[in-house]
Amino acid sequence: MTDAPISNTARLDAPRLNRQVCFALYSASKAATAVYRPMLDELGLTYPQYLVMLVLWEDQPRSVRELGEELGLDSGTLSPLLKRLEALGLVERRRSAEDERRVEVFLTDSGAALSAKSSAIPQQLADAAGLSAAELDQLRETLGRLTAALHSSR
Amino acid sequence: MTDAPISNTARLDAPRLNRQVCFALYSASKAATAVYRPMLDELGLTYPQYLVMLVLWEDQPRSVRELGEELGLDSGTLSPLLKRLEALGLVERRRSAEDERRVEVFLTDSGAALSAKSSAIPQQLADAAGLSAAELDQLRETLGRLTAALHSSR
DNA sequence: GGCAGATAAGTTGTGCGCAATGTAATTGTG
DNA sequence: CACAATTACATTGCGCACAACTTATCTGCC
Repeated sequence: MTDAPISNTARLDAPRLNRQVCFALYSASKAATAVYRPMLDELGLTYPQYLVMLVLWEDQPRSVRELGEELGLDSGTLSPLLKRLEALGLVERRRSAEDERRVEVFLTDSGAALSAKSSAIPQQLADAAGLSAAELDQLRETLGRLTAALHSSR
Repeated sequence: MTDAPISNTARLDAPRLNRQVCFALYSASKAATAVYRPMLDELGLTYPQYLVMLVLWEDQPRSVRELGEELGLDSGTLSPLLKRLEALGLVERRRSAEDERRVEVFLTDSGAALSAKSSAIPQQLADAAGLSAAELDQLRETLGRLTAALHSSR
């Protein structure tokens, strides 16, 4: 397979096609967060803050490092974001006793309760997307492979 | 098909699925710009600046409004971005004579010449994506429909 | 035990991305 | 013609996103 004259990565008009795909990715991502925005406004959250809350709603507490690994964000992004979530009274940060380098992020009662108020959002997004469940599933799968390939290329 | 008990937009575990798709979109978009970054660093450009240059390389001059419509960006983003491109000596901004509200963005010789230095980037991206041309094409098409649906839902 | 290197967070600086606002020019309408 | 509404662009403010750097803690190795 490695000696095929045309590789199985795109060769045919790759520049234009690829440029369109990357721009389509960039546009779709912006469009999705734009649809989230008015819904998240009612919770007082931004989209990245919502992502952090989703992780914490699943399992809690989480260290800053764990949050960063789940979401692909570094401490330069997470530290001020978590400080804002703490100022909103949704989370608490405490130094770990076992490892004083670590900071554990806990949900407050208010933070845990916010989960219920957010429950309608995913369905609203799915409706706005206008794709079938099968298409969404395939899109997710393709994007996953794309992201993995892009990461491994570095 | 429309009278099926399950609508053709996702119903089955829509929350989790949709959340995964939106996060996959967010992650893939970040991964793509991360792959662009070292290549664009050599041109002294960021990804949004590169997008503006791509538009100008196609046709020139363009007003700020036209650039904004092509890229889905407003003047709050474009004004400072164009100011930085101008500081780099890649573009010039001139008030239109016919309509003094408009600002036309022109490529400088240096800005036009940069196109050649960027010619290898799209192929490098296509290689890093690790998807076949057919998959890339289908991804672009699906993302296009998704973006359109998300925009029209507002 | 002591110290070099690794690890975890935080800080700083730059550049988007977007809402809200301001200013100037143009267009539409009576 | 006058003037209200619209349009084009710029500015301000806030929150990511990330590179680079700093500080504190821990681990491995001698």
